[in-house]
Amino acid sequence: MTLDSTPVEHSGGRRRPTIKDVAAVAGVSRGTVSRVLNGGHWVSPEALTAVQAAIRSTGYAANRHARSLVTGRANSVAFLLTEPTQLLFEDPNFSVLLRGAADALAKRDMPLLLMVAGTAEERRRVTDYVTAGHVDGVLLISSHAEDPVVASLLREQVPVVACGTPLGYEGKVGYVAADDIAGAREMVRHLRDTGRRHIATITGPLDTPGGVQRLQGYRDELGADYDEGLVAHGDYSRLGGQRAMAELLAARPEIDGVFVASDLMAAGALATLATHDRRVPEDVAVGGFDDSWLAATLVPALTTMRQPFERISSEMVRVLGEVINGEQPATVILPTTLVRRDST
Amino acid sequence: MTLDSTPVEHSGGRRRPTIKDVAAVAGVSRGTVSRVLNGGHWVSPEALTAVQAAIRSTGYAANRHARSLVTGRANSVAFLLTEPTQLLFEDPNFSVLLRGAADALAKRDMPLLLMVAGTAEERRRVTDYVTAGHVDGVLLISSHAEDPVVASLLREQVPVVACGTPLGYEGKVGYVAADDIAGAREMVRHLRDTGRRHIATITGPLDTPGGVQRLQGYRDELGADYDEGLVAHGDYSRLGGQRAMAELLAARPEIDGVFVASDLMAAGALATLATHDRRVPEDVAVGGFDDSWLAATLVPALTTMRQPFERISSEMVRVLGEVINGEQPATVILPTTLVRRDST
DNA sequence: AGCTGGACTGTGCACGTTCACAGTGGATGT
DNA sequence: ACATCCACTGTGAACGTGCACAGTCCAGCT
Repeated sequence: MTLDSTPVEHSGGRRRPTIKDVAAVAGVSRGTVSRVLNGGHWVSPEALTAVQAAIRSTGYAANRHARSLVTGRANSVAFLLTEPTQLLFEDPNFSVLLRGAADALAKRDMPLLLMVAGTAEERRRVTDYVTAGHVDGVLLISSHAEDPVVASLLREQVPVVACGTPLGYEGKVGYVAADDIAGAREMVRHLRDTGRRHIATITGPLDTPGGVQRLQGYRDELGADYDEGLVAHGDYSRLGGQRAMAELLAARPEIDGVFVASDLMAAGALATLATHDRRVPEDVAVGGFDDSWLAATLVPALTTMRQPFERISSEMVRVLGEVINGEQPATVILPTTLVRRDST
Repeated sequence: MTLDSTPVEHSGGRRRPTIKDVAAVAGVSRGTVSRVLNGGHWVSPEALTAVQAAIRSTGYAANRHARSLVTGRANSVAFLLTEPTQLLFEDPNFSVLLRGAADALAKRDMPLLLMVAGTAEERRRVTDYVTAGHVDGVLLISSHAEDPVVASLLREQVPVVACGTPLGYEGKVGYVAADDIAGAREMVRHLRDTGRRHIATITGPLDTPGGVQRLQGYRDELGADYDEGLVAHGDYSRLGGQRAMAELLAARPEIDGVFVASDLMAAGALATLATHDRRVPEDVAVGGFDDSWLAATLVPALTTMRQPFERISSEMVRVLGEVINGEQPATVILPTTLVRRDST
């Protein structure tokens, strides 16, 4: 309730307490306070409690800028999106991944910086920012092959962990991914187990890991039965799934099962099947991939391969932490699980 | 594997160029370089070009930590989510808002820090971080009334701009919102114009601005025809819309129009209408609110009130900038527009 | 008693920047 | 001729930390 004419000071009006203030209150030196802050080793029990009390009474919070200046570490991480904007909006997986990463980082007391590098201008800005050392590392959401952003980051030796196999940079960059091949195989096996004989697939774009690897799993599982005519290509959008399904039905009306490489495309496929009066699952069984929240709300509810997105994001954060500490980038492949609902 | 004796140098191995290096190359002093960096006033043309050339040749990028340390400004902004996690996943609007905010901030060369304050633990962490001055301001996505986070931020005099009327804090906090009341009125008027006589509504939660204000618009427009029995309440989820529509149909089978306070709930309402064999729009006209990407993909495509999300986010950033500069928080109300599709 | 080493504490410097201030030199006014 | 002003430039002092180093105290050993 103080009404003074002094200039607007954010956050309480008074100067923020520094390590020096804490030291004065606790009756010790700055060095001791600093030691308490960073682990508390080589500090006497009395000094420790005195400092802790002083921190509470002063409401001290370390100035991260000063700390970063001297340590050379930003203590923050970028979440970098190099996808065209459309996908971020439509694809529910991004939100889940983002949320999971923010959570995992919060536990390490690190903020997450969201950066988007769609246009050339944005790419320049982002690489400038990142290579200037303002973040310690990058969580990369970039599925398209030969991404130029990856090249720049690699050149500048910025710690990077990708989500999904980084096509064109395998072995150069650590990544965390679901087991696309095994997952696709399991879904195809499941469709076969329900008696389907003419199983088609709608793939993702073939310059994305999910596109090539889920197709490979489909192919591997069918073996000699693989038939190129049963393969249609989508772009991970609902509309793309719709179109691909229409193509398949036109070319091969005998189809009685479809493995669709994403739930969103599966939603489109279901719409097409409905307008073509094919009952699901009676006439055609449909299997998706992702298990996004979408899957359960579709009619009929979609059978799909669950990707463990929460684990993916937390593993990405863990691996990135290792890379930042100078360890070799690891590769983590996580298992998918079949979630059976009403569409098969 | 803690820090070892050979510290790993990211980004090229060599020391990053400082303002001093630039000064040396340009043959001027640090002060002059600094002046060039901050606007270039009181700098001779020759010095200016020399410094610019030196910046390019050295690949200099200012160290934001050092700058923040001395200026006391973080040059970054938090995007704070206080909603339960479920909504972030389902509601496509969040992604759009987030993306828009990141874009608008990028133009000011400011990174966006994503923070989530769902649990008490997260709330504590976030308020600590923010009040420690590590961001200059907060873009607040918090629709529920009496949000405790808002109280803490206000107490600490942190610059805040909310999205939507901050119930319980009107007048204390600046905000940007779509004109919910006028939008609701227009939709109801539109339903009436198409000849509907028994127009129901499905509201959002009544502790959110969209919940109360869209209901108020509905009520205002109907005037004497307002009938409490035609009001059902949802929670902005698809399932909630589904349930509310079922209630309405059971209680008032004569309903021939519904104004649903969000597209996601409208999706649920459409599902219920389909299972009850009511044709849309022949038997019942359905109007939504938001115009998220969902609206166009529903069957039938949804008539809805478009919220200008891109403008909302960019206005939020603009107003927050003003508040940070010490100006009084402004209130911005943006118009909505009717997007007519197939459901009316 | 003197030496050694371990546990703890304090001090000064460095990090890279901005800002206030003190110059500098030339043009202009008296 | 001298003061004044203007346009520009350089310098030193912060900002708040962490870290290396030096110093103190005390116990245990020779």
